[in-house]
Amino acid sequence: MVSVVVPTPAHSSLGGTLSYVSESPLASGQLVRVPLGRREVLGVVWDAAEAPADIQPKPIAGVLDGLPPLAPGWRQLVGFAAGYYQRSLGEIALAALPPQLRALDATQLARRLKRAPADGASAPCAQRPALTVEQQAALATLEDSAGTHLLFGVTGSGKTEVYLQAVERLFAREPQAQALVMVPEINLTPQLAARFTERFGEAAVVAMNSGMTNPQRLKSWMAAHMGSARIVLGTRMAVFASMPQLRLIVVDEEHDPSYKQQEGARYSARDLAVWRGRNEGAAVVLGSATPSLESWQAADRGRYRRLDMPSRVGQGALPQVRLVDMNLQPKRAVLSPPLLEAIQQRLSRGEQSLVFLNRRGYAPVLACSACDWKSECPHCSAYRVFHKNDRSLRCHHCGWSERVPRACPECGNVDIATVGRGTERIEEHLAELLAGVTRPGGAPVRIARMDADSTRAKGSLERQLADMHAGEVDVLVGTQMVTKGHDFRRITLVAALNADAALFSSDFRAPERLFALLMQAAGRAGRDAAQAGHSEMWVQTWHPQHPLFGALRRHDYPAFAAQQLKEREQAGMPPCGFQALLRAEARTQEVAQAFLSAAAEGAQQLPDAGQVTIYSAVPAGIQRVANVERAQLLVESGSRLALQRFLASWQPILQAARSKGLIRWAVDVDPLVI
DNA sequence: AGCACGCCGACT
DNA sequence: GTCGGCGTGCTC
Repeated sequence: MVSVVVPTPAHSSLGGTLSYVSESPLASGQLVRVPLGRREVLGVVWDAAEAPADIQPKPIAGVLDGLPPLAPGWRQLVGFAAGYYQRSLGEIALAALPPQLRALDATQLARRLKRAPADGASAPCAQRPALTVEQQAALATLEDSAGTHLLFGVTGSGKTEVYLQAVERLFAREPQAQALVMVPEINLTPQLAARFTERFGEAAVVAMNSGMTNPQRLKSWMAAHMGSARIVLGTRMAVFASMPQLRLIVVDEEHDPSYKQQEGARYSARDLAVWRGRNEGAAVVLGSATPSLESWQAADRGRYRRLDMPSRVGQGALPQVRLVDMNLQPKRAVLSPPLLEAIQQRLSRGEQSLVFLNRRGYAPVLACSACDWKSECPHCSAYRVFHKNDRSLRCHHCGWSERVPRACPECGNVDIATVGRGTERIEEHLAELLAGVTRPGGAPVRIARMDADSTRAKGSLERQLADMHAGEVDVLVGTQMVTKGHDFRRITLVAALNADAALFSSDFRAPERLFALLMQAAGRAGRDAAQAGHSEMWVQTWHPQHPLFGALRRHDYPAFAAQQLKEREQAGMPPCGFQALLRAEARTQEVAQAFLSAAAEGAQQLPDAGQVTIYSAVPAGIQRVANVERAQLLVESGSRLALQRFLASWQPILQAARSKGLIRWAVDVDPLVI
């Protein structure tokens, strides 16, 4: 008799393992096929177990015996993640396996195994750049200390080279070792993969991200599982990769919110990476120029070791930060005269500028001047965004799209106008302002836009990046997409247009995100040492005296973090307190809130209720999406352990509180968006 | 989650 | 008369 983990949903009564009969003894971690209801599913043998008295166990249907069992470390990671994030074992375990493994029969598997590539250990010897003193120091510390490290390095300080050489030194010490390297976004994988394959060879590196096809995912997974892939490079899902010889985990841009899964099992891949590293004795490197306050505090308290790299490689200085006080600019100016002047200066020198603004589309709202009609989405509590290039009104939450009406749908007034501006409109506006300006050679100035809309078509992101690198673009307008990772050599000016919203947001993490975003954007400028001296980061703001900008101007993340941590401590907010959010979706707001209230009511009798604060049910930030009403309830505690115990004991009450009209509910542990 | 069973409206 | 809508219930 064995207990098997099967793909059961989070909140059914089958949260744990199921018992099956097996003729031959099976090792923990073996992959098996088992009957479940009327279908046959893939499962993972967990341990030897007795079946409950009232159950007649069925026999195992098949064993994928060509595959080595999943290692104890992997099973422990899955077990921890399921417990910590309040999900079923099966959901986590099966989501961590490639989907095609389910479809594979014995002969196909055998063929795959035979075809498995040879060991990719022999690396081609690419030349390595000379290391800075700071890089050498970081590598030396990494080499002789295990545990978690926070690599605090400004953009351009050469963090990637540290990752590469840390892996190299590891492989030199341990010929069988494997390394896991994570990046926040799929867009950033190709360029990092290029650097790793150049250094370690094609066969040594595999990718893992959601953009891959099922056969590709299976191939990568197998290579990592069999140990032939020495390096796994991927997005958050890669934290669950089966890597029997894992010795080093790198989490690049560890502060990035993308590491937190925002649907289904809401895990933080960064936090799981730290747990996994500790559990399996692998060193962990968290890299960032603006670490999360969680990691910064952990380093302050000595739980992580901090490795500082404050200088840019070469002579490159960080760009000078210029604040434009919008109170002193002409009324309704979108691009202030001094900023426009600065951009024109770049143009005359043949340098590139980058203008960023976190709003795609032409204008966020369309409104009638005669009545109070606005372009609300019929299915969401949000405005539809006006996209000029295809004359559509599109909801960015549910996707609902319509042609722009000629006249106001309410009163027939033809005078309907855009309110606010997005990237499309800024691009158009810049084109007007710079219409008479030419490049040094006399050719007209070229303005381009890069956002989720302009890069939707396959290959267009790559094409746009290539144009940018080739110097064909003079001014690039984009969303935060343009601020991440790209190494544009000829940018000497970066401008942020709408920074202010985050300063007074009700989201206590908004300043942290804004600071990281602006620092990251600033890092795009002056990457070429020859031009770094006159590179600038421009911020247009109505609140130039805000302390956040003071710290930004000095590039002083530590001061900013200290100030933020003080505020968090006073308010008992993370990382000085712990949170979980119970989210509910229902046909009506009343049903969603009634579920949450019943859950809160039932929680009062739990033993740990005294150690947590349970708030009232409130509508979610965006109350309605695609005609589904959303509500949430916050739970806080000063103790992570107490919160964990509370959440675990809350589950049966949550199951029982389900009611008619409730579509789904989920617990979000350590939520990023409240 | 699947996949069944089960009971009420518009179609070949 | 059936096809199919999704409500409810079960899976070792």
